[in-house]
Amino acid sequence: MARPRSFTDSDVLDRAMDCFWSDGLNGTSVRDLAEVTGLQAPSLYNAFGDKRALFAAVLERYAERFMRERVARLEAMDDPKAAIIAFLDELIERSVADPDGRGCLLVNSALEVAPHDPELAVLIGRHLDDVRAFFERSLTRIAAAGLLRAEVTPADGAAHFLALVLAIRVASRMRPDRDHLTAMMRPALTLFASP
Amino acid sequence: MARPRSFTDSDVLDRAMDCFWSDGLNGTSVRDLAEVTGLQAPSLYNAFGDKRALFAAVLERYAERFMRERVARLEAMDDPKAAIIAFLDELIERSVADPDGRGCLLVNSALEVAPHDPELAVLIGRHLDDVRAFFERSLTRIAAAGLLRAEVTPADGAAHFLALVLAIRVASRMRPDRDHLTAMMRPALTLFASP
DNA sequence: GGAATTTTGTAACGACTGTGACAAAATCGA
DNA sequence: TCGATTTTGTCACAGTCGTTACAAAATTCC
Repeated sequence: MARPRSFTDSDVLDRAMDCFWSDGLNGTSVRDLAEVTGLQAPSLYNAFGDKRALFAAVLERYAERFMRERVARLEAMDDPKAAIIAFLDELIERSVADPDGRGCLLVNSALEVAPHDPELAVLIGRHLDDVRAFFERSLTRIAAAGLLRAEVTPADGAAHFLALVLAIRVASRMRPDRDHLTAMMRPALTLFASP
Repeated sequence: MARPRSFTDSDVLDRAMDCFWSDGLNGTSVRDLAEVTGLQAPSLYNAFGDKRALFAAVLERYAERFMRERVARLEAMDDPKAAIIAFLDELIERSVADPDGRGCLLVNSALEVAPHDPELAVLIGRHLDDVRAFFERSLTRIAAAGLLRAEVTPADGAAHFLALVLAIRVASRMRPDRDHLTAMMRPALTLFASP
């Protein structure tokens, strides 16, 4: 019927993700995207719309690959307390292992684009709230087992752990020091009651 | 000897701060700066060097006006625990009162420019470490009074509270909700031992 | 008042930005 | 093989970017 495309959407999104991830939305030009994807600008516009729409698609794919996957994998664990700790440990390991200090695309975008783009802000906020909800579900199970300190509600604890996620991602972009990142997180472990 | 300047450095820095604060380094053009300061580009270049140098000067002034001032004022309090709590409360109040959701210039810059500019990264990191040091001094005094939980060292607690500062500033840029920001902070109060 | 010196305003440079017009190329069904 | 349809590559648009050359204006010292 017509000429088929020479590329796969997911491949293009993954390549574009690299650019947006390290340089942000405004720091990445359409020509950068064309170079890294091997496509020309008109092909990108034909397939995804404009640059912002491509960015939104990349955000969605990022959340799927790096957030929902992790949440699903860790929530399948038997021990919700171990799941929370594993989440943060994994975050720190990723942060110190990232040579270019790219941090988290969602957190980066929360600062760069969310204040000037309410629509993308909602998108980003929803993905981050998924993480918060994971913490809340886990903490509810922990509280039910009597392993959460009584002064702390699961909702407050979840907001607190999400805050640590944001902070670790910010701090790691400036100084990816494992000791520092671990120290940030360590006091939060006292929220768990001794058995 | 020569023609005098028609402006004061500090005035120009304050005006430029507004731009960099809400739009970032890359989001602010030299023409924006010229418009908001009432100067022409050559005057800015003559007085401060290039755009990046002006940005660095603005960072320094911001740290002086909004960080060191607050640290000095709160550290003069008698009660170090109240000082820490007041710091966070003040942060939240500023965040929810900020209509444009500009957050903190230092935190914004930590994500935007630090990864691509090691020199500015050191500058920003130093200012943020001043805040961490304030927390550590306060927590040391609190620990000496026996009001810090034994499992937490002042160094860890300081990193933890700095993390909350970063997180509150990030979260507030996306959703300046007082309840949410307060919930993030509340569990950290359990680090203080009951008297 | 004249000379020296610094700050101004005007204008422009080359490079880059996101986006779209347009025609050539490639594939499918007939 | 032909026509229909979509993708592709080339090119260019109008605008903005950071920066600077250059000359006019303004001030102080002599």
